[in-house]
Amino acid sequence: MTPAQLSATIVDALSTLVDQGALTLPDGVPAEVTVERPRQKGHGDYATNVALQLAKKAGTNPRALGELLAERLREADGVGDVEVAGPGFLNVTVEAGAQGRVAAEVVAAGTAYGHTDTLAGQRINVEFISANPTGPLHLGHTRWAVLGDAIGRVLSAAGADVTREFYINDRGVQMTRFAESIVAAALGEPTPEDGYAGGYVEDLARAVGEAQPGIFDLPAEERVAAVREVGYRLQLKDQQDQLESFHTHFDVWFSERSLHDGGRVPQTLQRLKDLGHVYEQDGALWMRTTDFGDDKDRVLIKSDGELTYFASDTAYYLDKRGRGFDHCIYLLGADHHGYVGRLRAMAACVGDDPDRTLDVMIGQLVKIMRDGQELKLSKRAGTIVTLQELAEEIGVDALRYSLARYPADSPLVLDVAEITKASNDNPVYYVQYAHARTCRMVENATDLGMALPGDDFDPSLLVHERDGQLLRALAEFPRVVASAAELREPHRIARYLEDTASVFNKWYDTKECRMLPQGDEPVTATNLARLVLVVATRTVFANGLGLLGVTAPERM
RNA sequence: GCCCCCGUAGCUCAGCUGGAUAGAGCGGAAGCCUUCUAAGCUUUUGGUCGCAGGUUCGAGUCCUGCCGGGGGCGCCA
Repeated sequence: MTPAQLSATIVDALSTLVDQGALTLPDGVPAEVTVERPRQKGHGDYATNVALQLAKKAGTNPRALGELLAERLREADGVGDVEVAGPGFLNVTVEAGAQGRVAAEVVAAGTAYGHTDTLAGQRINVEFISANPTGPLHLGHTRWAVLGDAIGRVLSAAGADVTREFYINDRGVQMTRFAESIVAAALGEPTPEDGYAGGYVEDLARAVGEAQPGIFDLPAEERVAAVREVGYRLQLKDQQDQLESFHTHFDVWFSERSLHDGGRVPQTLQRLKDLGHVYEQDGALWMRTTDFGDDKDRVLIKSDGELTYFASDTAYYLDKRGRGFDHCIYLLGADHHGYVGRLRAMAACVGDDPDRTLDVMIGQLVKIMRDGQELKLSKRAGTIVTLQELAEEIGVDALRYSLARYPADSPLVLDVAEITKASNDNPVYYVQYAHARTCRMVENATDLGMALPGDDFDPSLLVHERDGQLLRALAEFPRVVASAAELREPHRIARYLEDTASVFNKWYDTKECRMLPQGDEPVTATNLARLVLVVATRTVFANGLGLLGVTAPERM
């Protein structure tokens, strides 16, 4: 019995009571009720606070309602015992057979276990990283890479139709500064003011020269334009390669330039004018975002005739909506939080309800420490900590996992020594090791000729307390995934996996729960039932790690 | 000055969107390998949930104010 099934059982019991006239609920019977795993031993396998929540509406007190409901629930299929406790909690014990059946359900679902349809029908665009193509990806981008990718995976698992998108800021003065910096490096001149410094610029200068010999001998203006294009392609390719090897895949690489090539920006401006949210002042064109809660109005066309970044943003948003996305998620760093207000106001200006179509996530910054010293990441000073360096030193799995296990809005301090440790100190290896352990156990079972039972699987043989704990942990997985998707919080998956790995390891160390027969003992039905449990556990570890983009090794 | 985020064990952080006696890992202390992977398990140490009010059956969680830390407030990109 899963929490969802128990919830449905309780709803049925409430309906029965209402039908019998034993209970009156003015607002009707709730569609589902909260079922929790009690923290405290002795509070049953599951607990519900439904009596506390409904008592007032039903015109009775929680304990009386609890007793009424408990009586009905005790007769339900799969329910063992029900106790009314404390102010009116119902503590439910599930029958071993009903509990054990979860293992077979997990095995039957396989790679689909944990998937739900809670977000079915939603078309969601997840935009993340969106770095300028003027340098390598660094630590900050790395966090968004992990979170954006994991959010994409989790949303898909919850049934949404997801597109992961990278917006390339390939238009604007920074591209020219980028080109000028490469030229300066090639000619051995100092980095121009507001230019880009660092070893990677020199590497790029060399690569640009190799890609197009003679490029630095062109006349100055022509040279900058040519270097800009070659440097851009090389740098973008570098970012793309880095992300692919970091297991972060994008469905769409969207060029800001392409937005302008298609004439969509003037169309956007015209649409805004038609909607009456645009005005001219001091020679510039403004969007009246203050109509929708922004602090101040925003410029779309500067008085020198140049379009602002915000104009592109607006056109880009409309492009996404035009491509059929009903929900646009943006992952931005805390240093961009000032954009939230204007993005929301902009969506409202084009006639959308930002509460429905926009979801701007602000992630806090990451610090990384080595030997008690913070590794600084200043592009200007040329001391950037790149994604590539981090992935090489820490390992893709450990780096991804270490960043995925914290919520985006929590400021983060990572210690290189701690997350590179290949031991149980490191949660990623703890979970991976537990997975590898299940794999080895299944191999051993196969070697002994044990076959996964089908119809002859007897779930009621999984009666040990540890069996129950593990089964209940496995039964949690789908709702962990669903809440991770709904809240856009993939760290919940990681925390869940750590808890479940701990439960599994304790189960494994329990002598009474051995899966394999000892010595020459024959294989019993209990051994086979535990094999189902192990395969189910392996399935959950593999699926969960997959949602975080972390591999699930079979041996360690 | 205004806006956003954070404040929980010595350290790094969870806390299931208001539930029962606040948790995990690391660090410190002590144990457990002749049989499924010891990258594991067991025991132990450790708290004014920043402070003060409020909301209610019930607050780490919600509201208000204050204190402390980080970030942001361009016709930059």
